[in-house]
Amino acid sequence: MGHTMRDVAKRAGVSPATVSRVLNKTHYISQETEQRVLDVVRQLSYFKNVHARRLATGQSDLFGLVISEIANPYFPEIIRGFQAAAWERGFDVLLCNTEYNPQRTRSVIRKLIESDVRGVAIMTSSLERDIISELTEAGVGVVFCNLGPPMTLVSNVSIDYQRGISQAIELVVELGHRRAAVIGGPEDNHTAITIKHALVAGLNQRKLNSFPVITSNYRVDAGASAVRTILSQPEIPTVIFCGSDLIAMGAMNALEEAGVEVPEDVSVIGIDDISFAFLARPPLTTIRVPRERLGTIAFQALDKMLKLKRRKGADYYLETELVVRKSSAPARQHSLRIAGLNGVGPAPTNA
Amino acid sequence: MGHTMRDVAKRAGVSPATVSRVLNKTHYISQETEQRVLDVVRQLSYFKNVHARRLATGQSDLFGLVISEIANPYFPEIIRGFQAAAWERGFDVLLCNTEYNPQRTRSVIRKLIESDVRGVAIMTSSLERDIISELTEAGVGVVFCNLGPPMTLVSNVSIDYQRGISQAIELVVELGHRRAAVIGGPEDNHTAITIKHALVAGLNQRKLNSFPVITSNYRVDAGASAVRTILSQPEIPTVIFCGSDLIAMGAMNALEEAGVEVPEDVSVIGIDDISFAFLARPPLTTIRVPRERLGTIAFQALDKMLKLKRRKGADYYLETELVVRKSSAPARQHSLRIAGLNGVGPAPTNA
DNA sequence: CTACATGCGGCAACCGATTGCGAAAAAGGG
DNA sequence: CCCTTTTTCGCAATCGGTTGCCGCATGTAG
Repeated sequence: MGHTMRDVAKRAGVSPATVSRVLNKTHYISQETEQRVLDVVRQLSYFKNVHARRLATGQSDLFGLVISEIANPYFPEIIRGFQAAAWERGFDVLLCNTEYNPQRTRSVIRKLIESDVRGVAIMTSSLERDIISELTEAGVGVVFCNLGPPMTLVSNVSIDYQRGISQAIELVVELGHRRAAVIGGPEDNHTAITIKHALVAGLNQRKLNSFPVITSNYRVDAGASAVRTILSQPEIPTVIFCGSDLIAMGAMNALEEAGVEVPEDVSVIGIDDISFAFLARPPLTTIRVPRERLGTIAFQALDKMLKLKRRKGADYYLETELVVRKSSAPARQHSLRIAGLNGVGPAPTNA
Repeated sequence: MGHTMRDVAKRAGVSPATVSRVLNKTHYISQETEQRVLDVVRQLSYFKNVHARRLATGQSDLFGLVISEIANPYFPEIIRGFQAAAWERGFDVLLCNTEYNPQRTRSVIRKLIESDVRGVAIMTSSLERDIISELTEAGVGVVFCNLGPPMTLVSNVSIDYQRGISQAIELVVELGHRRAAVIGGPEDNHTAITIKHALVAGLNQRKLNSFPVITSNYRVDAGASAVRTILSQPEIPTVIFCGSDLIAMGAMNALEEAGVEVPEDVSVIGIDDISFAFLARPPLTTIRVPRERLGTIAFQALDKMLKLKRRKGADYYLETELVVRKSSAPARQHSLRIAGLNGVGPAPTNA
């Protein structure tokens, strides 16, 4: 189909080597020849074959980006940041989703290695340790989010949830809340656990004796069912901290269905600040994590590390901050009677 | 880094050719030899070099998927459908976003060609005609959404908005609405124009004398500003059709801010049924387009077409359907007085 | 026992670009 | 005008698989 470098060379009356050198600017070439080659390239609308290039140089210009699920609104900004940074430097990115499936994660990683990527950013927080070594042994750089310390060929960017969480708790205290509940993310997720710990620690410190933490997954319906569990209990919190905005939105929905008003009856606070958080009704008060920047940093971390002789990984930090919107308000003074709760019925007690 | 096929061959006491044949099952090989080779492959944890493979066979196992913007909730499901279908058949996909920039679109396509993709699905509706030929001339298959008729190497999957729109209009008529407004998508977008035409045609047919169509882009704030324009007019519609769910959500937000209640005062109907439509408050009545299926079909179209001798493209159809939720309700009987509209002030008349 | 089909597997020529080495041409010096 | 230096460019090997063609070995038939 496409023309080859030899075609160009012949038509321009030079050798293939010269064409290569012109295209890569890797050698002294006279102005005149260069122009001639460039003209022919344009005439033939010649594209160089990246696969052949890779084979010859032993370097691909690919990076991998592993996420959980494309439909999860947590990821798009990360992707965008990563991709933008990569493209800017002339690299392409292979996007892979694990669908929360370890099996699939493994095969995805394998595919990435086969593709000879230079590095991969793993933005899912649930993954098994030995996968890393498979990557590093193949010489590809790795960057994680909120995982262990950096080492050779692996960097880490940690999100400091502490700050945002502190701000949120302070806000809640100022608003006079006394009883807080926590709906956390899945237990197999490092980040979710980190957040949960920070949350309960902060809550305890401020004596907001919290209810038992409810664990959920990252789907909206999980937030809803968690809320039903909460409402079925004798005492009801005045504020609910959610492990993600998705959970929070599901929670708000369930709350409304049960006739509980947000924020008048109970405040809801999320984490992430996904793009829909401000479109929620009421607009969601949440802890923003700078996701686009996370993507950018992840790429830069890889790029930088791979340029190093010793390929020593580094650690990067990202701050979070509280974004106050309408889902948080002063605590209700009088105990809440739940209209129509009996209509909803007690939630089934699930383990 | 990784081992080569020759390493495997040597260690297994066979020729590289044999290794290749074992791995590709392309030739009779004795059970015994096959097993021996496979064992060595495992021992060395050998990965075959896809770039070399591509070079030798002249075939990559890549497909391209071009979208506008990863953060736009319209696309994730398409991506998922496409990727799933591709992976199932052992192909990888290169995801590219144009960021609504023609310049960038062009360079993205070029990159795809350079990568030797077998085919690309172009899911953005704004694009210039000559880009297609660039693709087909390079021998890569193309599939569009809602563009021209199929031809050699280019297929098309058209979304039949008609059905969903008819259902929506019927609903609105039954609910007693008389005055409808339309906030359409951007003018440079084929799909947006198609939708707009179908909408006004249907509206006129039912004598829902509609207001002048307002054109917006696909961002939420566009919906909001369009609503302000609508509210600044002497007469106010009882139902607003929006060119996308994003616009609809922006519109609902602006409506609420202006003290207009949805659906009591005005109904709002969107298009797409993005995942957040049902989390909106009120949950959005919208016309669902089967996006995951769109992605799947797009891939299958490519795959099928490329297997054909004549590489003749085909046409595929996808139905839409109305999803009734809470943002639509019976029309208000009495004319609406807008509380605090003066506070909002008349919208600036923009051309 | 010779002749021929069949099963297995090796040889070597690619695929298209890169690059070390060296040569031809142009420029500079004596 | 000859010799050295510099500029400019070509030769050919190489990257790692793939595959057409051929040869050897064993099996089967005449």
